Amino acid sequence: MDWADELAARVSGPQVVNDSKTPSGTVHVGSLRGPVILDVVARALRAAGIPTTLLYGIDDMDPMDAQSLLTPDAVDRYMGAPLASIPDQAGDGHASYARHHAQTFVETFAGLGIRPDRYYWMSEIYPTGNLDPFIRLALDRAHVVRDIYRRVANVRHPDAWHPISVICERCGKVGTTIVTHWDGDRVYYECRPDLVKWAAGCGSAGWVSPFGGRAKLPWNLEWAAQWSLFGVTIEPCGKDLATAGGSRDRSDAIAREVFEREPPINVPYEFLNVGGKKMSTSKGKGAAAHAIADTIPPEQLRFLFVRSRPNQVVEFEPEGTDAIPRLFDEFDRYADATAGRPFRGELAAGFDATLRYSLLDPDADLAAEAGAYRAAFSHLALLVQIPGVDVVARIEAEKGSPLTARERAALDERIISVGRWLEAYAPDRARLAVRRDGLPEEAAALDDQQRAFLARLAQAVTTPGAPVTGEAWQGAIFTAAQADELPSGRAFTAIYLAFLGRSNGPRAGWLLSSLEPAFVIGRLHEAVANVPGGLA
RNA sequence: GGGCCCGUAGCUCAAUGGCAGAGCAAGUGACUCUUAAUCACUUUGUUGGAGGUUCAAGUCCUCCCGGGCUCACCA
Repeated sequence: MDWADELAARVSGPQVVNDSKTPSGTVHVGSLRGPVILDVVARALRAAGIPTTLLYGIDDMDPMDAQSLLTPDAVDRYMGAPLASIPDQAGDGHASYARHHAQTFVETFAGLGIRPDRYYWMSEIYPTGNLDPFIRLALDRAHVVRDIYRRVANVRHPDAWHPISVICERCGKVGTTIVTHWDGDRVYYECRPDLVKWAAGCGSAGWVSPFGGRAKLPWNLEWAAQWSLFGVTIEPCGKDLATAGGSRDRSDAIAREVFEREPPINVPYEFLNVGGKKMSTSKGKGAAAHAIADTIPPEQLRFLFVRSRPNQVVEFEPEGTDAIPRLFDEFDRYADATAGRPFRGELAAGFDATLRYSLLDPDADLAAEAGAYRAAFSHLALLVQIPGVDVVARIEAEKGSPLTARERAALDERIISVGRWLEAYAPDRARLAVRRDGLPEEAAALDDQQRAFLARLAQAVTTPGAPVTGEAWQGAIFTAAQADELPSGRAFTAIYLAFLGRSNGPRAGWLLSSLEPAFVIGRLHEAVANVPGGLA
């Protein structure tokens, strides 16, 4: 049983699983852990026969608070304005800044097999008036809210402060307004130039009704109001919010004391660390973060997150390591185990659930998916580097039967991953380079028997004309080795040393067939004749 | 300064309080057609440290060290 199943076993009755996000910037890999956990929780509940609704909110009434996300000419006008009312800075046709970025992550989620039953937009919820009862409660109990902030978070608001942000009637900003009076019908607000450091209000003031979309609840109240409005029973949150005295504590207290409802079950989760550090778009790891998502296919990315308990930091360092190949290998091992094939080592109980929750399609046939033929990542990494090899045909030959459409699609996906990995992350030892410039010094390690074998091979391929196919070359190698009674392993080592300067390599026949015969023969002779300098 | 999470083999991680284990990496060997594959075997530990509870502690308690995150004017 895996962690999500354990959670599902603890609850009864219909569940509403929720999360929400501010559409302020692009999504990086680390920030995908939350949505994956959210989705897996919902899948586990459903697998346990519990009626479950998965909701995802877009907090597009949140104020813009980062200048770097705006074009310079938009800063004065839009800092502090709701994201939903800022024009699309990318200028690619979206109705607003919020729509632009929300679309990015809706698409990203869909690509990861995360399809909430419903996305809700706060900019659409407020005008319906559905939040008005909560706005009224918050204003009536403003002293309770102030007390919670002081007690739980040690934040002291002025006595006149009320938990609502009016959208300024004149300048349209929401981050710059403060409400100081509430008469049970309207609120008195001021749009201050200096309320917050990051945005300047226009200075207007007045009495206005806070209902029907004219005002927004501060984040902690809005969160608790979402729980009440939608009947949320489970909501994971990142540990940045889950800390004591942090956002979640405040919202929990507000839910209980202001809206009089138990907060949902929390599933606090840790982050994804890259090289021991949290990923962040603002800390220079952003580009790398994006590239990682482009390199790892969705199912392996889900697997990365599903495999670990939420409270465990996921350490992942793809740069110059075999972390990515190993992720694939582990995935394949889980698949082997689930399919009932032999697999190395042992796996904790629940491995089949882990695999199931890693699949894109929640309704996929687990046995069929697990049983599908998958070429090992490192094997592919090798094949794609040999010129002239038909990788698909080669893999099909290794499988022994034609690939299914599903297997072919997975192979194509994996080949793309391999290419990106070799390009961006792979350690040098994974890259294949024929030493064109001359006999590698490592070839000094060749012994007499190996030199004799190379000589025989050179002779064999010259006499009737060089082999053309990889298979023919492979045959020639074995024949030559046999004639000298040289164990094939040492024969191959000899070839690798002569051409690659290393003791192992890809299938030698195919490697040699990708090179010009004249070069191959020349190099063979060199290796036989020359004992590179420096060694007595 | 407060809080939370974490610390187990070189790396990534397991172990209802009950003989510290896997994968990968490394090493040795096998292989006449998958040779960076496959197979067999092997090495690696003061479980961050010190106390305590217990017949028994990686696991529970206290303190310390280290790493990470977070809160104290935002969402």
